[in-house]
Amino acid sequence: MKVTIYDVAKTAGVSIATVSKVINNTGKISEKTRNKVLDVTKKLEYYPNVMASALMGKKTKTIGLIIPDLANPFFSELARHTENRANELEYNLITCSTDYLPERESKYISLLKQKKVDGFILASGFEDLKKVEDLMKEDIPVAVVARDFPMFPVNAVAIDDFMGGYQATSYLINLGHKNIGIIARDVWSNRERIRGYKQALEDNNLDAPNYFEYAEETNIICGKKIAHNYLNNNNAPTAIFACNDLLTIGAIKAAKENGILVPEQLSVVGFDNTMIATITDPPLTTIGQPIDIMGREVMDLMVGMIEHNKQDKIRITLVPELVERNSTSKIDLG
Amino acid sequence: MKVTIYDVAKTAGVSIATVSKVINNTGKISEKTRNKVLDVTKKLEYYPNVMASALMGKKTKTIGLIIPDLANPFFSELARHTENRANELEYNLITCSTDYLPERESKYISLLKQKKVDGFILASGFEDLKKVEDLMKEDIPVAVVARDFPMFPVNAVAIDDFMGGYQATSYLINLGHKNIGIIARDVWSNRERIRGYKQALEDNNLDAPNYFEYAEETNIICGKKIAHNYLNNNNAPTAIFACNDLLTIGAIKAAKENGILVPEQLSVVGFDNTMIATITDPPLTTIGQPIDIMGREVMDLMVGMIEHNKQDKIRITLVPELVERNSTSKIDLG
DNA sequence: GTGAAAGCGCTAACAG
DNA sequence: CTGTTAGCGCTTTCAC
Repeated sequence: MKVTIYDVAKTAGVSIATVSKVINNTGKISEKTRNKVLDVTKKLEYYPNVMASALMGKKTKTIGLIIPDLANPFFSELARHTENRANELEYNLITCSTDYLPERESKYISLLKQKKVDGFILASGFEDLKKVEDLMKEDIPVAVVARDFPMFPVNAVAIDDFMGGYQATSYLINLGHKNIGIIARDVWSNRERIRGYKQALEDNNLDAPNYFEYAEETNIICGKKIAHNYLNNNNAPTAIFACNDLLTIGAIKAAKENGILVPEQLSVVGFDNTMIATITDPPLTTIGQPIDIMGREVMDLMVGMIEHNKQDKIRITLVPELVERNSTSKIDLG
Repeated sequence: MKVTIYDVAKTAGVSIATVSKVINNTGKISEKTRNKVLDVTKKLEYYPNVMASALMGKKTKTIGLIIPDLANPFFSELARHTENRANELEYNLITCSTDYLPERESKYISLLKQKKVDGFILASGFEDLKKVEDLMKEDIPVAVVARDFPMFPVNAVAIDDFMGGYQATSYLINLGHKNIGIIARDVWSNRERIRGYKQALEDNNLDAPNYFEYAEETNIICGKKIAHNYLNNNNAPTAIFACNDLLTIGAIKAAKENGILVPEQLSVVGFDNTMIATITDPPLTTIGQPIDIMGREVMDLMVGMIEHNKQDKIRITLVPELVERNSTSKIDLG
């Protein structure tokens, strides 16, 4: 049957308190007894019951990761890198996809609170910051990643989305484009990228096209739909900046369906630089996010709060980087 | 502070035993007290402590999902669909990526056992079935998905990989190809697909090429490397069947680097039909796995074992389906 | 129908 | 240094 601390204590000829102490490296124990206990521990294949110690207020070594959609490569890569770091630090992740639905966000948070996760890493784009504040009021460690910085102090890691938008647009402008469309979703990060886009346009005395619409969802279909609208406009753009790689692919598909060549007749720049950016036709010029670093940093922040009770909050802003591939070209002056 | 069962009992004017009974719908409780307790429960926002009830042998409503790599679209899609069903059934998933490393598999399993997960869903391709047997001996529910059926009874859902390999190869043969290479990894599912491939070849009195090598890893790089080797052979294939979409993309990249046109000069068929199969150039003709059904079915199997203590094991074999896109063509007789 | 009491496996004072 | 003991929050007999 399940071997408990009592079994270990008995066969080692000590009390359970002693066993507990050597397991947790607390109190003073003589080398002799420590070794004896450790031996028995091995021999009996004793593994402490996490539930029992959690009941006593100890950590569960489990963290909740709330993201919008695990099937989106950006988030699956982020989850993977976060998990990697978690594993190094002896933590496990309960990963939950919300589909950007506030109900699911709330449900998951309250569920995981019951399960006594040690903290939450929030990547979901939900705008309802009250949930985050509530968590913090309850003294539950929270860190946000790949999203906006709330108005109140919370550990966070994200990239400079404004800068990313600025980079993408400037790059297109330098290529000679003057009519640049943008495809984005109505979430914070995308709105920042739009800001960057507009700033770059303004800095170059260019106007944004008179058409614009938000994508309903973050997927290829929506990207395609919107690109179609733009392309069928009588003032069609020569370049499109799409705020993530999935949307970008949709734009390319739309171009193909209209017999428009990418990059010869239409330049397209994406955002994220996930694996899929390398496999499309043409491969995507895109703004790269350091997903691996983001995952690692946010995990480290989390563990800092949990294990070292770090109270001072910090924000880590990573810098995006333009990755040149073949979906963009100088404007065709023909 | 944290509201416990005692708080509810006190303000409802009943004993904790009564509260416990109404929460769990056990024993006989009068409508009156039941409603009173339920009211207080709402009012106080009482959420039972999962740890405490787990300590008493109740379920944790948490399942371990062990997969090779969350960043591989096949697995992230599988994880997503599994999670979706889990959510419907009020379960959470702790997802762990093993990178096909036996050490990590063992580590995760023992970690999650300590955390008292209610069961394990195993998708990792690890060959060490002893771990699975051990789990079952300890009466921990186990279900395997997207991998081989072990020699002992265990709940499982998978597709007919042999059939998939047969389909892919037959399709190529019907297109007129006689020299068909195969790219695969040395894991069970891939070996089955190879069997199907060989059978189809044999049934059509065709020989497999004299070259063959396993891919070291499941990624684009490895697929490309091997395709290069095949293509530079003096008996180069006119078609390649690659055992997953990532490998397939590698093959296409290799062809491009050799100036070989796909599908005109080289037909390529993949396996999985993940999202990426639709975005490559050309879009992939590939053997589709019903990933959504697999995720749902394995979750249902799992919950059947946990909640209804179903002892009889079943195997669900799903049928793959060829999805035609543009990476294949009739052999060029020119 | 309802409640008192005995744990589940472990940690944390507090004695010794 | 080591052991005794009192819980953590909940479930479950077993009386009443």
